[in-house]
Amino acid sequence: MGSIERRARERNQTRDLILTAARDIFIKEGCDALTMRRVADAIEYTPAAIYAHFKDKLHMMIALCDSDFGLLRDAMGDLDSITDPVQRLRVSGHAYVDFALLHPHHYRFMFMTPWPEEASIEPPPEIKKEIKKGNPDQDAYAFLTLLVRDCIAQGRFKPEYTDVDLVTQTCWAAAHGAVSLYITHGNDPWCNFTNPTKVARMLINSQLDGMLLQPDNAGSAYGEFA
Amino acid sequence: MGSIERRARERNQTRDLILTAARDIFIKEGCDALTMRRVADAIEYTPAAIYAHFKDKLHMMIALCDSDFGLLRDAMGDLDSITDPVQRLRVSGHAYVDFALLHPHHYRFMFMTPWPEEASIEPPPEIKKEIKKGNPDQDAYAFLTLLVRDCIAQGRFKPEYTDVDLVTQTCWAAAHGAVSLYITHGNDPWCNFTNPTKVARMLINSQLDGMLLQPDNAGSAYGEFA
DNA sequence: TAAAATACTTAACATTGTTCAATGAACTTT
DNA sequence: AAAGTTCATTGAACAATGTTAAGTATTTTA
Repeated sequence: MGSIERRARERNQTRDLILTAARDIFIKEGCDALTMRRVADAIEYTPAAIYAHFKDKLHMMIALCDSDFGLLRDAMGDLDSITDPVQRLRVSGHAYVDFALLHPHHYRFMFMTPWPEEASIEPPPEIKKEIKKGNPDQDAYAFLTLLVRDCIAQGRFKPEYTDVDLVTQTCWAAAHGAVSLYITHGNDPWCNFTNPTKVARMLINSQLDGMLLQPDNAGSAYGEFA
Repeated sequence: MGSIERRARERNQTRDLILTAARDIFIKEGCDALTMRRVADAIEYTPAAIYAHFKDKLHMMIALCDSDFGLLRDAMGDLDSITDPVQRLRVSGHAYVDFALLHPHHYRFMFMTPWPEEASIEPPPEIKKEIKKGNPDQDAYAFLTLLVRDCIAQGRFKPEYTDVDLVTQTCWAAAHGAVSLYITHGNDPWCNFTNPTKVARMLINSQLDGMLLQPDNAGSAYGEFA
């Protein structure tokens, strides 16, 4: 009677096998190198076998990044020790950037590639509890919204910057801009894009300073330009 | 003897024919819809015929965007009337954003897609003079550098913001961030990304304000939040 | 008029994602 | 224990992609 559970366990094992092989290729060689046949070869299966575990190549990749993006939440999670909401916003931006630069392929796929409408993530029920609720990017957006809301609620921003959605998107765009620019153009010879972290921190800090009602000098205090 | 010239002219005519058909598909349906066979069908040629005019699909697309991106330079060109360097920088950023949002597919291909190393643009000599010198993105970068250099030279920025390359990349990242975020996530249901222009102007203005030694209130004066 | 160059076509090849009938092993039922 | 069922996996194909090599007219040159 317990055999049905064992079957499910085995099923998840090969599912993870697929995912691990795919992740390996993805991280080492990027999105283009990740083909169904290469994944199948790596685990000594047939390409068609993958379709018993994932509807699509797209959904395979979503499952891949989805599990890895728990790390983004973790990276942005230990902000509770920071009481000042502006500083929380600042540091969360920096954490976001650090994460993106650490996992450029993931970031490209998750935040720089358009997905079809139907690509909502619905993991198989067996492992549903392992996965954070909702899309990671959606969650990140909601999380950022809370931070921004706090800053506005405490009257830290100039009156031009009191639309929560607008400010949230602006903050996100700041972090995203530096990161994505580096990911696509970091190796172009004509712009010496030496230090993306520096650029990102500079952008986040200057933008935040520009929104503040009264400057707090926290950007330089935290030594982001080191 | 003049026939050689006529041949060259005819050759360029079909080259333009290809480019026009490709542009049509590209603008209307985006990058994925642009296949060699569809272009060939549109002009009632065979797919292979295109390879007599372009080395590659990639180079066909580069030729396409390259000619269209003269418009970006034009859009950023009439800034000479603005004497204040900070205001020039601000307005050029806005112009950049407007252009990108007007040609999202072009922008995606030019600034959000990584190209292989060898993809330097070398147009056929016949029409070389028609084309602006250098890569358009490279040119835009150089142009932006000049604007930033002016601001720094006139002592308008805080001491943290005096590295020309760094500040240039930061400014570029600000404009790019808002634009690219909207292009990939503008239609995602979970973030109500209603007005990308507003977000972009907000980001550019706040970031610029944050860098300024003394605020000039020009952002709101120009009515960017309307 | 013969030779050469040019523009294009025909027909294929390799690589991609994807599907579907068949297989065979493990499990359930009788 | 035998028969039936489920299910993970395979084998073989299909369609669409970019690309290429050989062939075919047509036009230009000698």
